Amino acid sequence: MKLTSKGRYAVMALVDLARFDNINPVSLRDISLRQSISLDYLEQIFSKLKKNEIVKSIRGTQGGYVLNKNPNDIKLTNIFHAVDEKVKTVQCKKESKRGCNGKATKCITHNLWDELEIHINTFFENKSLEDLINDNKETRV
Amino acid sequence: MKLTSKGRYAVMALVDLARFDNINPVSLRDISLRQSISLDYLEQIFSKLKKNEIVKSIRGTQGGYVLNKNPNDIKLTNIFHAVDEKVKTVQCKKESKRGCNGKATKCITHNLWDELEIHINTFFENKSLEDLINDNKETRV
DNA sequence: TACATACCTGACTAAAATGGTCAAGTTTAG
DNA sequence: CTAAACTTGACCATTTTAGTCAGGTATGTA
Ligand code: FES
Ligand code: FES
Repeated sequence: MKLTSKGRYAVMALVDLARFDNINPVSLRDISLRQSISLDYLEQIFSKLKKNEIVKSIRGTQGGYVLNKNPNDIKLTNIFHAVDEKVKTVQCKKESKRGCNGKATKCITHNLWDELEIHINTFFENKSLEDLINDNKETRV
Repeated sequence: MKLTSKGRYAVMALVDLARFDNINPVSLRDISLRQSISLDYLEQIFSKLKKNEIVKSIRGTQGGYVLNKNPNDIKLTNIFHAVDEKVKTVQCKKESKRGCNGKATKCITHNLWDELEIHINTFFENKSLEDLINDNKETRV
């Protein structure tokens, strides 16, 4: 079970963005340099964040990205969903009545994995970008 | 973030084993058939479970595997650890002072991922094989 | 108006991880 | 003696990951 770098970078970049987003848009170039993330890769990520209305883009010189919502309204769930970082613990299709083994009933561990998925998602739902910014302020003063 | 089938199968197989482990050892062949898991793959998995003293093996005809501990003392953590299904959310080496970005300090999201890792591991530490057997009895009567 | 900056898009790919299979044993009950 | 079942290690196809590359397009500023 591991986190992919797409999800990790998305959150990193947004925390960085939120910290510097005062008046001016923040360019991916700056984020790239500060956080050591490939610029090309960041572009892919922000394209998705934009589609999901988490950020707004401003083109041209002095352009960049700005948050599209209040940091308190951006939960980790939203970010992960935007970049397709999904938590997948069950193997079967959830809608289906069939199990992961092809049988007509769910497998003997299905409920367990389902519980786990909920457990993890709860964490993501309760954590907002604002929380992260604050945590970060504390540790750096 | 997804669960690999090694971890999933390990737990599945152990629940199956625990349910049928009365007097006689349970053969992998039976587990394979009941749970639709490749026999060859199960062998790899049980080899690891054995090394970690979660099961005991009995060779020869009528042989098979038996639990090596009380189901209540086998936590998901133990099972996952045995088959190398590890939760990895931070990117950096934990012991090191350096961050995942190569810089001298931890990255701005390090604490978050660390929290997440603890959150998930807590789930695994609190869930025992016995819990799973009971859950399963309930749903099947 | 030129031009540099920065967003935008899609194709491509090397490397790693995953989810197994295959082959050749050894042990032991009956 | 033989079949059932564990044991070990090598091997491999496919998928996923984590990017790179090569073009574009929009726009503020000089
Ligand atoms: S995970 Fe849903 S049936 Fe096995
Ligand atoms: S995850 Fe530990 S420093 Fe980034």
